Amino acid sequence: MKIATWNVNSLKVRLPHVLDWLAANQPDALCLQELKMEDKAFPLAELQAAGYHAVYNGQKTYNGVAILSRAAPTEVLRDIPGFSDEQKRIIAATVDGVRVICGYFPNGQAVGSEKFAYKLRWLTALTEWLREEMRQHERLVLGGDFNVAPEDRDAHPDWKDEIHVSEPERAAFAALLGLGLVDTFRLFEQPERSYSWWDYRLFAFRRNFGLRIDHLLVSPALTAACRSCAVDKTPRSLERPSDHAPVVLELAL
DNA sequence: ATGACACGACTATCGTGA
Repeated sequence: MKIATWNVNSLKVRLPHVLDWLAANQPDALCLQELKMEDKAFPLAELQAAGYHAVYNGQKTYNGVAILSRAAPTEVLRDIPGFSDEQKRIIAATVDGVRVICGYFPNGQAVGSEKFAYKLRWLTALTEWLREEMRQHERLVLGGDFNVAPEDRDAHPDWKDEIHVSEPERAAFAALLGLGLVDTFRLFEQPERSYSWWDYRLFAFRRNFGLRIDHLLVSPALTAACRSCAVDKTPRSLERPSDHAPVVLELAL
């Protein structure tokens, strides 16, 4: 089973890239973030024609998440239960017996800002909900744009800003690991300076000035089944790319 | 020190992203 995550930075603009990538990679499930569209604009027909089911939780201009899958998704859930939030950042569905949770974590803007406080509140709510979700679903994958680079090696040495690498954000990421979730990328040998996002400005991709902030975490019951996890940098070189690259996890399921 | 680039929004600059 192949599960991937990709922040597409507007599904309207990126749909051709997504369709090409699906055809080339044939994932069983793909988590998408930053759709930046309302549900009524979701390109369901095009994705169905490509052989995929889709469930989505969209909003105008900002945020928006979706799960595409070969098999029909069941037990679809939108938003973190009990957490009052206008922003559409979570969708969950069960695919082939695996609970897939797709998240677009808040950016946080600047350490100490109101948006930063929201980011930490959101992370706390997510963690508490996941604790319960993991009780009900032994096989669980949490994929998405976490907007946190968990360790120093996950940020370019010249990344001077505090946001995405601050102690409170990393503590919140560690709390997810504390639930038993495993960062599958680190189960395998990886190239030096592996990142999943590069700024559009200043030739950042060419210079590999990036951050590893897109992750695929699995529950303990799935850890032994992991066969590979890698960043696919290919789409980042296309015309009008997303600033994020897909991350792909292969499971022996 | 600031901005750079991309996207969407009541098309004209601006909020937001990371």
